[in-house]
Formats: sequence, C-alpha cells, structure tokens
Amino acid sequence: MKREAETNLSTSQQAKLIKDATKLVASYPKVPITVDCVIFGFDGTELKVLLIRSDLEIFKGSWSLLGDFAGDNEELDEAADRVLRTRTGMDGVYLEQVRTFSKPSRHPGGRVLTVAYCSLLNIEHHQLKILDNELHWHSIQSLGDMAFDHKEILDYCHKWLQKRIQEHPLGFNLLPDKFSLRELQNLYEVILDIKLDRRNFRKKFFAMDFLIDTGEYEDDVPHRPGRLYKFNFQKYEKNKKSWVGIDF
Amino acid sequence: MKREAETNLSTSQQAKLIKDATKLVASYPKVPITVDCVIFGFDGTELKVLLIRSDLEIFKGSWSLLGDFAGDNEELDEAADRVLRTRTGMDGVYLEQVRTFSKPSRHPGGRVLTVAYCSLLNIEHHQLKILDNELHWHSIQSLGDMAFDHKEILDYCHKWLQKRIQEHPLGFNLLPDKFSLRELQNLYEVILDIKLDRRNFRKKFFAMDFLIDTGEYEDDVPHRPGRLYKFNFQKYEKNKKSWVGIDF
DNA sequence: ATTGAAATGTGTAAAAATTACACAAATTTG
DNA sequence: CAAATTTGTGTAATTTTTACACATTTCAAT
Repeated sequence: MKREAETNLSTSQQAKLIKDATKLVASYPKVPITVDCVIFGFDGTELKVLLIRSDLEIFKGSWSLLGDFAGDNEELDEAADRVLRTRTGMDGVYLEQVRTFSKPSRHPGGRVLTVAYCSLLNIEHHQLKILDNELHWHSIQSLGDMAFDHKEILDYCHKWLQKRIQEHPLGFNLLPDKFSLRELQNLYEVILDIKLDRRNFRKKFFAMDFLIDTGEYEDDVPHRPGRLYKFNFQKYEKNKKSWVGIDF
Repeated sequence: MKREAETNLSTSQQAKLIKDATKLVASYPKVPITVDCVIFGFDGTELKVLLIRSDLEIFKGSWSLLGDFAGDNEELDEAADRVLRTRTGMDGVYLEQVRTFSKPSRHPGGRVLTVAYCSLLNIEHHQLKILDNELHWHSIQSLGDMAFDHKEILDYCHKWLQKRIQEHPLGFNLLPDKFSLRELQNLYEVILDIKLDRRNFRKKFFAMDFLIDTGEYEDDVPHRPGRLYKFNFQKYEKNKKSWVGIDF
C-alpha cells in the first residue's frame, strides 16, 4: 500500500495538527440549531401530521412541529430521534433528513437553523404516550397558519413525501403485515390525493412482483373479504432500480 | 379578516415576547456551521468538479471541496454564494442545497455541521479568476481520498445530480445557446455515465417538444454539421409535470 | 478532384406499458 | 332473502420504449 509522507507522523505531531484544527474551529461563528420532525401518520383513511402547541408565548394558539435544539455534541439524526421519543414516547421510528431551513427571520428570537426530518407511519401502530402541549394527529387537510416557518416546512415535506412514496415502498410500513390490495390502493390515494383505477393499480403491483400471496383473506370487513398479501422487502432490495429515464 | 385575540398586542407586549424568544434562543447550544460547494463542470467531454488543496495541515496533500464557515447572521444560500465568489471569482452561479452532513467525527477540530450545495455549469462559460490552493477542475473519474468527509459528500451530490438531471432540464445550461443534438446527447452520456441510442434519444427530445429548431447548422466541426436547436424554457415552465407514477 | 473518416438524419417493426372500461361472485347487514 | 358493498377478473386500443441500418453530408488529407 502506498503511504504518503505526510501520514507518517509521530503521535505528538498528530496531536499538534488536531490542536490546530480545533483552534480553527473555535474561531468559527456558532449558530443555534434545531431539528424539526414532520411525522406523517396514516390511520387507514386520512393523512395526518403530528403537531403540538408552540412552547413560545409569541406563537400562543399556533400549531408547531415537534422540535428542539440539537445538543452540544449530538448528531442530528440522534437529535431527531430524541425529540420524537421525548415528545411522544415513540421509539425506533425511521426518520429521513429532508432539508435545512435557514431564513434568518424564521425564528423571532434570532437566527436559528433547523433541519427537517420526516417519517410516515401507521397511527394505530404507534401510541402517543405523552400528550404535553396538546400533542395530536392533525388532519393534513385543515392546516391553518403555524408557528415559525413550520407551514412552509410542512408543505415542503408533504411534497417530498408524495414524491418519495412513488419511488420507494415506504407505504408498506403503514399497513399491517398482511394487507389487502384495497388497503394498499387506499393508502396511495390518500397520500397522493388522487383517484386510481382499481384494475390498473392491481395490474401494476402484480407486475412489479413484490407481493407475496398469503392465501389468507380479510376477516373483519363488512363485505366480501379480500385476499391478503405481504410485501417482499428482500426481493425489492435485490432488484432496486437505478436508471429511470429522462423525463421532464 | 378574522383576528385572534392574542394578536392584538401592544408594541411593548410584542417586545416582551420577542425578548422571551431571544432569551430562549440564547440558551440553545451553538454549533459551528460551514457550507461546502460541489461545483460540477462540463467541458463538452468530461464531468469535473472544482477542488482545492485543503487549508488544514492535517489534510496536507488531500483535495477538498470549496467551503467556509457561515457568517454570524448570514443565510446559508448566501454563504454558499460567497464561498464560490471569494474562492473562484465566479458570480451569480445557481446553487441548490442538497443535504446537511453532521457526523460528529467529520472534522478533526471538533463538531462542525456542513450544508452541501451543488451546481452544474459549463467550464468554458465560467473563468476561474482566483487560483489559490491549487483550485482546479478535477476529473470525476480519478478521485482519491479527500479531506474531511468530502468524498462522501461528493459521491452523494454526484448521485443527486444524476437523478436531478433526469427530472429537470439542468443540462441545457451547460450548452451554448444554440446546440446540436450530439452535444445534448453527449452531455447526458457523460453525466449519467451510460451510452444512449442516438435515434431514440432524438425521438425522446423531439417528442417532449421543448426544442426550437433554429434552422441553423454547426460550422466548427470537422464533419457533417448538425442542426442547431434552442431549449424552450418558457414552454417547459408552463408544462412541468407533477405526477409521474408509482415505480420502484 | 478523389478518397476516407466521421457524424448527421431518418423509419419501422416488435415489445412493453398504460389506459379505459363492465359484470358476475362473495360476503355482511338488516 | 334482499340490499349494499367490495372483490376479482380481461381485453382492446393507445402510447411508449426498444432495437436496429443505410444513405448522405461535410471536412481533411492526399
């Protein structure tokens, strides 16, 4: 293996370089940073989002996303996890970073950056164990003004989600382990806010060939029960697409 | 217009609330934050990226992205602009935020967040006016190790770009105002790193119907000259797609 | 002027994907 | 047992994608 001269350093030389780097970093301006969690929830019927009343008096009455500052040496992903855990009691939720919002006027107390994290989950699989600040699932259809720039963040994440769910099988985490095609279609219709043709929808998913027929049927519906399927995550992971094609 | 009671506040009450918010923000931990610019350049033949030698002694010999800390009250978009301007002399380059990187170990001097910004431009349209730290266009094919986590950032942005260019007509900014279809196809082939069928490529773009035939021909090529086209940005803006279809 | 090299411009047939659309059968509820 | 609801299924028409070859134009070299 080739080794550059400059990597052959004594421990004390290394220590000096790290000290230099540390000194440099210490000279940087520092900024308060928060994470905001945009947790979309699906209850089988409607798309909702987790909101609380803002802590800030100046936003009294406004709804707010779940957020908190990032700790002094805390990774952002962890901070987002922590926010969700401490605000809702939920644990182990999969969060994805969406975007950083940095408009200087976004916080009345001065400049605060925020990094938005997003998730999508089944409301019935995740109980809210803490209800401080009127934590609740808010319908995505009836959003008024919100605290800070949270409406903007939420709208951005909503679009992000709609795109994301068309390219990744996020949706299957919303369903029970075994689900009917009606449940699946319903999910897409609600999240994308469109109507889909039932026969073509089925054809599409059967053609993808990621559904496993369990041979079982629904048993809790007030009409003819549908066949139950599982999603073949393993096969999906193996066959993921890369190139999609120029299209705009 | 409906006005909530709590918005009817005297100026002094408002001032108090802002003071409260400011006090809260002052209590947040603060983090050094940088922006890193990932500037992809196309010279008609090859995809390159702007790199410099790292300022840090500990990374002596390694290549680095163009970065700097964000000023005390500077918006990140502006910081990215400034970095590019002061490091290269380029002005008015369109930058897009891609992602924030927050791994605590990513900087040897301690925790520093960085927000990656990305652009794609024609190398020949943008002169490098400052060449400090060996600023240069580096071939995307021959990247070794880099300073910090810059290799990871660059790879992430490269994938981001490949996806982005399939869904948005970024590419046309790389070409002269009037371009031949060979130039266009070449661009896609280089950036996506694939071969495309010439006839089908043409068909695709003609079908999109965003190309304006100028009636003119190339006059500087050592072979049969091709017809020159312009991109109809106006029409594109009007006809942008929204729904693409479930596909994974 | 001729020749060779290089790239342009063009069409079609086959395959695959998308769309629109209707009716009989199964089940629960009242 | 009747009404309501939802399942499950197929086909024809259209559109989109793919694979593929040859004559023509121009430049450069001789």
